[in-house]
Amino acid sequence: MARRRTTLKDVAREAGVTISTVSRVLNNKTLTVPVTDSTKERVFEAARTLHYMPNRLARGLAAATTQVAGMSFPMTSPLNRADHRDVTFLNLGMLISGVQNVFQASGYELHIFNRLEHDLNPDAPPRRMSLDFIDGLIYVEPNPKYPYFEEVVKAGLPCVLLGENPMEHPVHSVCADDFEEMRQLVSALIRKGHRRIGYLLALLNEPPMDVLKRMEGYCAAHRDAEIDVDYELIRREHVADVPLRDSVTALLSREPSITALLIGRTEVAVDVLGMVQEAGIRVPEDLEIVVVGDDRFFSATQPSLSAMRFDYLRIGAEAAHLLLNAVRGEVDEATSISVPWGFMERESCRLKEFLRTPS
Amino acid sequence: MARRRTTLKDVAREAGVTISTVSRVLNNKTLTVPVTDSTKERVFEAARTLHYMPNRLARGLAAATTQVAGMSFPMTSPLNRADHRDVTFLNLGMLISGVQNVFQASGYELHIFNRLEHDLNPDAPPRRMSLDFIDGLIYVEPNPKYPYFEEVVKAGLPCVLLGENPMEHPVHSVCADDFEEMRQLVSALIRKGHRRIGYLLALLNEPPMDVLKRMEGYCAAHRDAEIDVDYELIRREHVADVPLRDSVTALLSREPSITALLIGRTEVAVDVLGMVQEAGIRVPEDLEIVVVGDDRFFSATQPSLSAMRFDYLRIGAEAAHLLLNAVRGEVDEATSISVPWGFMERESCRLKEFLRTPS
DNA sequence: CTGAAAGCGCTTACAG
DNA sequence: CTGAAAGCGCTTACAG
Repeated sequence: MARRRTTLKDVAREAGVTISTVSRVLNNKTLTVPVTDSTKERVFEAARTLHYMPNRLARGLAAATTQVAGMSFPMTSPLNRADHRDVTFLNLGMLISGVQNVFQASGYELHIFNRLEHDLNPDAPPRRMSLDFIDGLIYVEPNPKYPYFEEVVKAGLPCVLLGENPMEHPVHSVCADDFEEMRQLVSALIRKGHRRIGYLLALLNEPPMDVLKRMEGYCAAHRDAEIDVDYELIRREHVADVPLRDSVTALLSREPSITALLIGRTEVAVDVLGMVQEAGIRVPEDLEIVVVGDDRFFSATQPSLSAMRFDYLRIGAEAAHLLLNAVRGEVDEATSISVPWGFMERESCRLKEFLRTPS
Repeated sequence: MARRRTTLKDVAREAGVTISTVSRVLNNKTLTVPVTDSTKERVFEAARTLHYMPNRLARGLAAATTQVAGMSFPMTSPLNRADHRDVTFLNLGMLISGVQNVFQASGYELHIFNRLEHDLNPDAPPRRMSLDFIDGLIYVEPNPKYPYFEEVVKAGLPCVLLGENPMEHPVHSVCADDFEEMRQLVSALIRKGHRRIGYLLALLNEPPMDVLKRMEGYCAAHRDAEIDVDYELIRREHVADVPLRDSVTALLSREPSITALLIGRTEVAVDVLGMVQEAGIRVPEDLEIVVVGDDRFFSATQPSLSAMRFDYLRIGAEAAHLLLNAVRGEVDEATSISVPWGFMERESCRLKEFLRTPS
């Protein structure tokens, strides 16, 4: 039943050589340290018949590398509510695929960690993952205040942050250049002829950096075209005491009327579309709509909603490459990579020909 | 920068004792092997000032246990489409929470593995996770034909399967008793007075076991109440050449009319509700609807949809407990645990008072 | 080309 | 109560 697992020693005995030799041929060190073809054969043969699988713990301990990389993000909400993190989940598959494709090609294995929320019990010591099992970590952290990541970085583990870096500490990171991307988007709308572009901001309690950057991009595009920004067109959605409907109504009643609308949060896009149409405004004839952030339901609305999509597959791949380089020590300073948005052209706004193709 | 990590040896030197002693007090072996309070203090003190963290690789190698358990399921689709696995994703958070709550209480760490699809390249050797890093594995596998799990079980690693066991090999498993649960549900409908209960089956290419069991449960409930089953009321949804609409139409036009409808697949529930209402049938006045499987959108439909919910939080917890017992060798034979469904009562069907409360 | 040996950082009987 | 020592299963200079 629980028969002892075959070790290097077993293989060595079977092949009539030393474990040093077995280790060498099984690890392809045979390039730097030459080995006779015949012994190589014997070793492979022995390993095969004995179903040898190296013990990764021992290997990791001796070689100081596990060939495993980690990826951490919150998969569960503090209240165990299934829908809490759905926004994250929706694109998680793409992100993981992007990462794993790269890792697999490099012989790396991916372990995923659920970063626990401690909101329920802030006094509890933060659960930590054992960093010994991994050579590096990709860290996805929507909450910039979460303290654990900084510890990980300081511990000297190669890390790549997905998103804006909220820390003092320099660290590799991959994210979109929200300023530039929004500027491009708004510029394209202006090139198409729009002069009155409403912008429904996704401001919750505190404005996160990326939203501020987008807002600046919105303004920069106007400045580029020498159009004065009407700040009344930038409406904060979901302010404490202002319901969404009021924000939308205010935006729609502003004169001269807006001809284009940017919706900054995917979750409210369908609702907003409904409110617009209830107000007797035709989309896209009277008003073109672009959502900043894509959702699988946007192709099913009436009309379907055009959206800026974050290319999670590519983001994941870039992060994985960056991490692998960091693990190999091939990159010294903290680098940050910017992945452009993609435009999902649907019925609510045709814009492709006005967008500059990325260089 | 890359300063050497502090090891047991460092702590021992600092505390003026041997590494044996340090190991003992830090691992609370002090119950079986007594240690003076004063040396205990010195050791703790030294460990604290040196920020000692045990190397888990070394510990794992020496102790033959890593205090880490794994959980594996497909998070990515073969085509990297974000929406492919959304059904899984939707409840993943609950499942993970259930597992992790239990693990955490036992000092176990959870590593999550994305089981890769090999549909894209079936010739590629299956990517395998290194079993050396984990003491046990919870395996979630929607595809009963996937061969890898059997290897894992044979390798002697303690395993718990989430779902039906498709293998010959006996293995611990946690799932719902689909036969009994469906029987209870239909019995409740019958107790409420329904005699004509439509059942839209979720049959894709091949009928999976759980759907067959549910169908038997449906029939058993009728038998219990001495009602003849009208097999025309059991419609296969989404058969190759029969569109959903036709199945629904056929179901609704069957005489005498159905007064209750079971929808077997969450994905089509909203569509079916729409078709029913287009046909001029009022829900729930003319027709009560229950979906087998819950979805976060069901509370937003008009009327909101009642549903049987799989209790993923509890399923996860049961699986974790079972795995922990298996790791400890406290459970010998393959046990399978059945977790009951829960009823989410909403507007489309009031049924709570007719359901037997679980004993 | 191959082997003997030290070492990775721990745990755990076994002595004392 | 504490220590010396063997061992977990590997890797990797260092000899030969």
